Amino acid sequence: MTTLLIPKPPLFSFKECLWFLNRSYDDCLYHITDNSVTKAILIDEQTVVITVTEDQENIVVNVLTGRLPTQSKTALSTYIDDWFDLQRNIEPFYKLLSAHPSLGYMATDFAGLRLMNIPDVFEAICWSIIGQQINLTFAYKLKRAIVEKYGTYIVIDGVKHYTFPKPAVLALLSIEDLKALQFSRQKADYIITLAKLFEAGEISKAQLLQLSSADKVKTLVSLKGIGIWTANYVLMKSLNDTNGIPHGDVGLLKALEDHALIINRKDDKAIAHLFSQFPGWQSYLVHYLWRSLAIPKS
DNA sequence: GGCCAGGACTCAA
DNA sequence: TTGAGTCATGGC
Repeated sequence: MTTLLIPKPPLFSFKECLWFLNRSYDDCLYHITDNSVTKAILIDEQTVVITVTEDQENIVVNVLTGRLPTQSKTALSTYIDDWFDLQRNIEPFYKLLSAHPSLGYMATDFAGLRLMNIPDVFEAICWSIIGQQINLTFAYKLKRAIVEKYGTYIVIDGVKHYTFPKPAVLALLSIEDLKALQFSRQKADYIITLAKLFEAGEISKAQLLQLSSADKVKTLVSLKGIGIWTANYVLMKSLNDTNGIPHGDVGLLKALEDHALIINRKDDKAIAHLFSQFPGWQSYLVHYLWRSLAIPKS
C-alpha cells in the first residue's frame, strides 16, 4: 500500500476540516469517521481510493487500491494540497479576523479550518447548479441520485466509493434522463450542455486558471445556467481564487444577519464595507461565515 | 398549506 | 439597468 506523509502547515486543523466536510449532510462522494475521510479520486486518469488521517506532524494519505507509480504520488500530493488548500499561508487572514469586533471569535472557535475545495471544476460547477434555489438537504439528494446512476465506483470492504460522473457520460444524456432523477428541466439542460462543452474541450480548469478573477467570472457567466452566484462559487471552491464572493447567497446573507452586520438583505453597502476589510481573503470570510451557520460543535 | 431554499432566465419598460 | 414573472421540487 502506498502511504504519503504531508507535513501539516501552520494554522491547520484536520479535525476542523473534517467537521466541515461532514456537517450534517449526506454527501455521497466521501465517507467520514471521527478521524478520517475516505474518498475515490482520479489520479492520472486512474481512479484510486484514498483514506486521509493525521498523526502528530503529518497529514497521512493511504492509497487503498494498491501501489501508486512514483509520478502519480506527485499528482496525489497536489490533489491533497488543492482539496485542503494547504499551500496558503492564512496567517494574514487570521490577523484581520481576530481584529474584527463581532467575527474575531471565529479565529479561535474555527481555528485551523481551511477552505475545503472541490478540485474537479466540472463537478464543482454541476454541484453549484444542482444547489441553485433548493435547500441543501434536497441538493445532496439530487447529487447522490446522479452520482449513483452515472458515476463510477470502486468497492472497498463492501462499501462503494463513487467519483462524480464524467462529462463524456453526462453529455450523452437526454433531459428526460435527469428529470427522472427529480432534476428540473432547466437544471437537466444546463448540466448536459455543460458536459458537452467540457467533453469538447471548450472549457477546462487549466484554461480558467490562466484568467484574471474578473475574466473567470465573465467566462463562466457566459455559459447557460451559470449566473453571478454560481460563477463566484466556482472561483471560491474550485479555482482557489480568494476573490470569489457568491453575492446574494442566502446562507451568506443569513450569517451576516446573525452577526448583525447588515440591517436587511439589500444592504449592499454594509456588505461591500465588510468585504473591503478583508482584501484578498473574501472567499475565506465567506467560508467561515458558512461555517458559522452549521450546528455548533458540542 | 405556505414559505423558503447556498438562483437563473426571459421579457417588458 | 431594474423589476416582475417563471421555472420547479422538496424540507419544514
